[in-house]
Amino acid sequence: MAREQAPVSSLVLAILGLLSEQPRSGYDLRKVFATTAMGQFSDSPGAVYPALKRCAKLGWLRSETHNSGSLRPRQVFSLTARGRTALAALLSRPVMRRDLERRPDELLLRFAFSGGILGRRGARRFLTGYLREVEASLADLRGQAKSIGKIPPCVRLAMEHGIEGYETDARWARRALKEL
Amino acid sequence: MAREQAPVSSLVLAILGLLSEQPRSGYDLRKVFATTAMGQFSDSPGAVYPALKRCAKLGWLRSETHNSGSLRPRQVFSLTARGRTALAALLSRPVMRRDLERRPDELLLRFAFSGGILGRRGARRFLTGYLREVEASLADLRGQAKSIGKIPPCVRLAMEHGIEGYETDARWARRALKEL
DNA sequence: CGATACATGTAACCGGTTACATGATTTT
DNA sequence: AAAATCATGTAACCGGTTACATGTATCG
Repeated sequence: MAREQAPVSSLVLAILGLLSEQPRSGYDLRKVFATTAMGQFSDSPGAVYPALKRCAKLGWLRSETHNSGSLRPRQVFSLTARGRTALAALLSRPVMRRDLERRPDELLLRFAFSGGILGRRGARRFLTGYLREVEASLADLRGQAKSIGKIPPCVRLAMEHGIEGYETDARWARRALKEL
Repeated sequence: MAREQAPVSSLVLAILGLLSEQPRSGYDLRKVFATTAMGQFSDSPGAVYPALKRCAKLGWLRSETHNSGSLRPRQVFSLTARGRTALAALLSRPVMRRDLERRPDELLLRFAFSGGILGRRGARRFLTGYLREVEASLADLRGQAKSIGKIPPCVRLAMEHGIEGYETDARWARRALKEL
């Protein structure tokens, strides 16, 4: 009786993952997005604060207010039990080809958090799915590269970029599977 | 007196680039997005047809109508001179760090088309800028990886994925520079 | 004749971007 | 005292997603 999973943006996934590590305020989250390797996500208030509100409304987050007398109280958010369940469900989704092509960063984000939420088993399951899709895409790209006849050098180089990127992804996934 | 460049979506860039090669209908474009390595772009009619209309309104595209008597005339679009100029301006934009982090696919798309529109000089200029930003990001990521102390294995592996990806990008760019 | 591919479009929804607004606290 | 940083928020805009709507042409 699995409930349908509402589509969740990468930003929400990042927020849930970060809050699963420790409670943070909206501003804390924005700083993470602005200054760390998670710079792919928006640190703009117009994205972060509404996202936090949506998650709170879904019951995934609770907030604790500091300086409640102040006009600008600081709100610190943390994951609820339901939020943790929702995060686990999001992280457990099978790796789809579409994700690999359209939002590869989100996939790596899922992997980074899956260790803490799903454990080694979950992380390994992710990696096998990831490797499967990478290899499928690689085969596809190689096939296309062969079947196209004469193409301009820049187009050929761009395709080779894609192929080499997937090869690197596959090597990484195999190594990660050995390490875990 | 360079006019300000309106922000242009990746989809529009892809459309302009494809139409610079040959005239195509909206359906043709959708097929390209649905079946080739450009699958990162939306093949949904709700994205493609409005994008074509916007470009036509900007004077970047002209359309030729076949079967004009029919209720469903087929419209074939091609780049106007102004469209080609706009595309050249888009492809000439310097490579920004933000693009590398947020829309790497769009960068490669720009490179793929720059050969035909900007010539070898333009393609080489792109590659040097790309390499510069990749190396900067790489240094940044390595620094972060070092400065963080103990991190969970999955997080470390995810960071290594990023580093190895950039290393591959840099190798590719150096090779491409040699080849061009 | 039914299914599939061809072919174009609209409408509601959603969420990210940009810009603006507000005010407290800390640093120089 | 001014500037920077901390901290939260709103509103307009834009464009992609999804779903729906419509009709033709081709093939088995």
